[in-house]
Amino acid sequence: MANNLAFAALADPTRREVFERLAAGPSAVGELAQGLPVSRPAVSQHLKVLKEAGLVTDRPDGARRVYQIDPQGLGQIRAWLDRFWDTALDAFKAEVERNDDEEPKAP
Amino acid sequence: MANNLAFAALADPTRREVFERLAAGPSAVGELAQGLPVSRPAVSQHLKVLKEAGLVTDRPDGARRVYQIDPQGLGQIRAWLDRFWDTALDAFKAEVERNDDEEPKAP
DNA sequence: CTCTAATGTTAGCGTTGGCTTACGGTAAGC
DNA sequence: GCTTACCGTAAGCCAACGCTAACATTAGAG
Repeated sequence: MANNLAFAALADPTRREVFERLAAGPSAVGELAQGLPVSRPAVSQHLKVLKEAGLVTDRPDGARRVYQIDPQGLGQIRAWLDRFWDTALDAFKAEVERNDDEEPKAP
Repeated sequence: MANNLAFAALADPTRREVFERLAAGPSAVGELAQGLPVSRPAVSQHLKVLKEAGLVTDRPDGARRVYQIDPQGLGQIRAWLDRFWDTALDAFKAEVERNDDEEPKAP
């Protein structure tokens, strides 16, 4: 459902980099852009996407604007992944066992 | 690192749909394309991307070609997520507590 | 009130990405 | 050998994306 936005947001390397830096602690736009190879408006746009995906939250701090991690978005991806981890692994193991039965070390 | 490919692969909705169908069990290209709103070559290209991302494996079966889930790719994403889950959540909680200290229900 | 710093927003450009159509290749059946 | 079924690949089209540059906006210092 909405995890669509979260996955799409985390697909871009630059955006993941921004997200990883925010994971270390809250930060403003200028601070983030200073350590990245892209311009400040680019970081602002990335933050907008991350915000719409429920991955970050923003809060005004004077003339600045501080962004920080929002666990909600990560939770959605984690839920999707956990729901799959079992079924996918079961199907995988079942297939491996099925092949072991069909090819039981024929001499 | 390589989880870049996995995230990019899972970003596309159609590709996630293909992946989810494969999670239910192995399948061939034609079978997958039959239940999807895109053509068969499109599914083939999606499977190529999923394969390069370490999310699926293919195995020839006569004239057909059967694809199935490869837990490796999911494991990479899961590892990335788990590594973040703690730090991100810690930073988030620390910030929440810090705000609680600064705004302790001032009358 | 003016000036400055920090940010969001828009327009435009170049690139990437997904899709279809058409083609080439391989495995089984007649 | 010929035909049929199934699949991968190449070429091309069009929408979406990421980026920069320029402008608009707001908050605080003087």
